[in-house]
Amino acid sequence: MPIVQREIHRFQNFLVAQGLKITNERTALVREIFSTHYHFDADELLFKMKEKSVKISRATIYRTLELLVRSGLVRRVHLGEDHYHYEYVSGNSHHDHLICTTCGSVIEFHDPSLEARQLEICERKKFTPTFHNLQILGICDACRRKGEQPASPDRVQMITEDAMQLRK
Amino acid sequence: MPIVQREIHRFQNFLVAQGLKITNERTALVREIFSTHYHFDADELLFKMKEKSVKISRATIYRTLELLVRSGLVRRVHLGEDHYHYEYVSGNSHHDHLICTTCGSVIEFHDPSLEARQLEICERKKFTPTFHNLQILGICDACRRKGEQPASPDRVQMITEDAMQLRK
DNA sequence: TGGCTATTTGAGACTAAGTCTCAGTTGCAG
DNA sequence: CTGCAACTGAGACTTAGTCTCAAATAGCCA
Ligand SMILES: [Mn+2]
Ligand SMILES: [Mn+2]
Ligand SMILES: [Zn+2]
Ligand SMILES: [Zn+2]
Repeated sequence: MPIVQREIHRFQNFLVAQGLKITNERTALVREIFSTHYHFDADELLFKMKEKSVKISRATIYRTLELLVRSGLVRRVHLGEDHYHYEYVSGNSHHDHLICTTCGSVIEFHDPSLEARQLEICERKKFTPTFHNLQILGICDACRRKGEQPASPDRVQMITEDAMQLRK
Repeated sequence: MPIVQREIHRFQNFLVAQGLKITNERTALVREIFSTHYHFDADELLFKMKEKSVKISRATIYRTLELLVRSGLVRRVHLGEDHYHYEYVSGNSHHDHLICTTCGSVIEFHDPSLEARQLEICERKKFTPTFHNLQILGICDACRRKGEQPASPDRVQMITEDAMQLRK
């Protein structure tokens, strides 16, 4: 069975287990999300569905994203912009993000020793962590070679948004 | 000279250096910010100034906060809520945050070996970091003793907001 | 000590992202 | 099939923040 189908099934199992219904809208959305899996935001999703002439309202997009997050199949993340992004997380693999403030590109990484160190800090502070959120902003290799200079932190947000616009 | 006065001077130097003006509104705001220094948001600041019957508009609050961030005296941070928080950073001391999803309390920490590990990761990915943002969400010691259970990640945002409301 | 002018301010319109409401529709258990 | 709880879409609403523009003011210069 192709991966997309399997993940759709997982989501449907979740729905049934919660006493929720399997609707055409939900299935169309998760098919889209699981097939293109990368970082996206609600507006992009709305737009893509419109492109494919699948009629789905903004309210349903947001409501389904919430369900997907609850089901554990999708994660909601900050990527240095003023709105949330979402990402399909196959097999629970946690990772954090390097975000280029010039071109908007996102590099994923997972570093067990970084995670371990975080746990040590929590232990020292008698804090029981549930999850965390780490973004490192800066300049990617490609942009650095092109001679881009690091932005000062205050300008980063603005620039990142410009970069994201450009990518579209 | 008291610390507050010295920091006010620093900000005023910044203004003059940038060809900007030292106004009553700006001085009143930075006095407030530098004297109570902890995490706050724009609305809290607006409210505090109203309490003290210092008339300052929302626009000016946001505009002055932007200047403070540009000057390096104040940092804008995410604390797991849907809006920004700000904090007065005396002497450039970088730190990250542990945030209790039950009571909303914030624990600051600085860990050189964690920072070093982040730099190693960037190096490996040929990424030139400018700054980063790390929040660890979970349960603080006090709340854990009271028998609070960790929230599932999806509920954390909502709960954190409730906790923040309660604190006010 | 004014006067001049670029900068700043405040009121409120506007925007972006997301939530909520409610009337009409649909999935699905019995 | 039928009934009804769950769901959807349209659009009103909210929140956080930005923008506009006319009136006010800081501070340079005579
Ligand atoms: Mn990712
Ligand atoms: Mn802090
Ligand atoms: Zn780049
Ligand atoms: Zn707590």
